[in-house]
Amino acid sequence: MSDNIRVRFAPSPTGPLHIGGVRTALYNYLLARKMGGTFILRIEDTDQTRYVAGAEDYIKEALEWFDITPDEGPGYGGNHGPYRQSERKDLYAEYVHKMVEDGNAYYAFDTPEDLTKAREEAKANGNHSFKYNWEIREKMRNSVSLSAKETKELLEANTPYTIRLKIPTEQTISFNDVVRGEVSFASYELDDKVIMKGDGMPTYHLANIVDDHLMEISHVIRGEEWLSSTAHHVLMYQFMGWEAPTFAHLPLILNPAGNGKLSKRHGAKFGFPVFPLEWKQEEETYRGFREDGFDADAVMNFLSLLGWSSGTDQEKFTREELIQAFSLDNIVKSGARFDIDKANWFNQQYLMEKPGADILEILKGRKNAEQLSQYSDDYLLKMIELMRERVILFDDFVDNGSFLLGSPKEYDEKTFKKKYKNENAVHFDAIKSLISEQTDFTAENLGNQVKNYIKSNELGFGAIFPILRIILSGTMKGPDLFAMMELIGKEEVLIRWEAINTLQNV
RNA sequence: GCUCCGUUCGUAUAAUGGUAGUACGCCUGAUUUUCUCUCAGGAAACAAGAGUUCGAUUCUCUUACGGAGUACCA
Repeated sequence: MSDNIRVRFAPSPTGPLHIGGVRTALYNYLLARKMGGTFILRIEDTDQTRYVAGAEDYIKEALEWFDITPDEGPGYGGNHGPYRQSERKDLYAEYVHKMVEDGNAYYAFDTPEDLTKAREEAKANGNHSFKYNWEIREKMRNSVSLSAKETKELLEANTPYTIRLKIPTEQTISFNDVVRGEVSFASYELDDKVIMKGDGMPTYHLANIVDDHLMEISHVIRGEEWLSSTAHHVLMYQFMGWEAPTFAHLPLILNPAGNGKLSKRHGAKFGFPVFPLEWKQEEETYRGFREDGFDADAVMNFLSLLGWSSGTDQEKFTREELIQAFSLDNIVKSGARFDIDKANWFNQQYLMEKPGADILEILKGRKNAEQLSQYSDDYLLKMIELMRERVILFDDFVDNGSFLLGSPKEYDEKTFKKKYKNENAVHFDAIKSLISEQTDFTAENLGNQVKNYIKSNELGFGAIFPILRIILSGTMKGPDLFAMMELIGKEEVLIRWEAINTLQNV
């Protein structure tokens, strides 16, 4: 095998890129980076009836969000193009015809109606699995069952046809999958797959092997749903006399219940995104990790561990660490369930460590941007430091810290009632005066002053602090009391102090 | 139905021919004025059976269960 590592991510632009697809792309990217190879994006758009506008752009935007931008691909350059299969249409004919000439493929003139009928007949006879294969080949209308003369006439009359692979009757087809070891299929179990459609476009199977060969792909890393058809692909490599790439079939990402592939349906059902970016069409909108407030690096780290492990106890990986640690050998065989709790935890961890300036920049591009624009960067950076250990998602900075961007909208009246004692009214007035006198308005000084007051008046912290917290933030959750005071400033503290009077009367 | 693949705490996973670690989640405690974060501790798993072996979670087989594929879709 060539030691020039070239891998490809080959999605079909039929809709938004699924998070499982992102993981496939990620593993391809990681192997390429680790081995000093090339990461290629190829758009598999041979089915023109399933083309969805915007899907290709979505795919690229998603990869770029994760910063796993392809080295080659449509719009990315590279000298193995074009990288859209629809633009390679003419390339495939040569190879199909070679297979036909060699007797490894044949013309099939069956109409879709003929096939439907054949399937129904088989079903009526109790045969659940109609297969267009060696058993039935002779009974259908194709260049195997028909004479050369008949075939020629049909072709000359422009009769619509497909080209099917002629699977040998008795041959064991086996290949070595990096993840699963040796996998083998008996050829008589395989069907004569269509490799060239009636519209002259190749099917996935043909386009896939031709392009992988022409693009000099060394490793095919794809989802397990392709394992079954790999035998067909291996056979085609044999027919063409080409060396097959190394295969690695990734375990599927399962829904949280574990009974099936994760799908867009599950996102709605379990209440989390299954797509990297939001996808909006006329009638459907799907949530995205980005819009939900996830950090791209956190999601990437989370995804990397869904079906792969470094073999060590390490969980948090920087991109560089991931590249260094990654190996096809450590890919897990069994399907992995999607666990949003773990994703949340990763995000929380990443947000705690992310530079404040980076967070601020992202926040300025999100839903609360306008509210933030009323404050200085200096102020917002301090707010971020106060909130960062208390958030999971980006928007939590503002959603959970709104009291740092204006007076509380509502108050925890229940706790106020429980903690407020009339006999302490005099002390709250005194503490207010004390605070208003301070010129050194730092958390440290304010804390010292108030604590000294409480001690010298033999009061409990529990009688005072909860009340101050509620009038300042409205809630019992939040950052250090005096750090909050320092941030919002003396004037604002004194304004909010008024709540102490209104809350008493609720 | 048929073919292929899989099966370690609830979840993600590690290791090992001599009974199992880590992380998330959960519970308890410490810290904190509170919520977090952090720290300490705890409960929790080798699908079942047979075989090989002194001994199997680890190797083999069978069963069960789960998943994928089974289109002129990818």
